[in-house]
Amino acid sequence: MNPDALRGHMDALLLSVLEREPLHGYAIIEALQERSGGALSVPTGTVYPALRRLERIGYLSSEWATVGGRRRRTYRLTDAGRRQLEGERSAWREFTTVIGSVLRAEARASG
Amino acid sequence: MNPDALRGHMDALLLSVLEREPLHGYAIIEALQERSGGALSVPTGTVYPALRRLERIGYLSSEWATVGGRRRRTYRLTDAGRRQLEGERSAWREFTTVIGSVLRAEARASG
DNA sequence: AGTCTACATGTAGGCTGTCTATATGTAGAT
DNA sequence: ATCTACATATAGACAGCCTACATGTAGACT
Repeated sequence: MNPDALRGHMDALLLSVLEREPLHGYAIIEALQERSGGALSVPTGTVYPALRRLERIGYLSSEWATVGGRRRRTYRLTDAGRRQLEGERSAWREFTTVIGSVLRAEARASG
Repeated sequence: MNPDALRGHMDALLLSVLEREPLHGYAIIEALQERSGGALSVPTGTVYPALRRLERIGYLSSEWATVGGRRRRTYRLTDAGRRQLEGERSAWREFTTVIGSVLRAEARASG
């Protein structure tokens, strides 16, 4: 998966993965991998800064916990984050429609 | 359309628009707008450098023409460009499948 | 003559988000 | 001791899309 392709879609992925339940960074990375059938291996250097950014702009909140002697920062969707996720989903649909319409133009135009 | 979302997909758009016939930069911008139903307004500062980049790596070739007193640089797909376009199309399908599977995970999981 | 719009190409520099590489530390298995 | 898995974090590189600007022709309108 070309890293550049992820640009601008990372937020949607992270918010989506947090929709059902709060998760900490490491678990988010695993969840992304699972849900994508192994196709998404997002490095920690991408995820942790992105989570902090999303918290800073108010889509996520976080709190520390210690489980099995290890420190975790658990992120949770805020109300604004939930609304943003809806926006991200419709933006995604529009995006795929628009790009798809250009990429498939040739297949349609046969004359 | 969020500019960042286009990242890494610009090449596919440009190659796709040139599949049927050679076009010059300005016409490419118009073609993108038409085919996307008006949703894609790609600025010249994006398109012209991108076309040069694609020519540099061998996916496009170009030649100058003068039409109605105006200079045009007409771009055409090379064989490598045509192969690349096929690759871009399958990468696009994989991309939408992967991201879509993550974004739609919640809708599926109802229990 | 001057102004406006459409046509047409191009570059410099900014912005920003993703990545690589590195650092730090716990826990448990060998 | 060493390895792997778990867990978080930052610095700096990289790259591509964008804004803003520069340049020029053609034709319409005033």
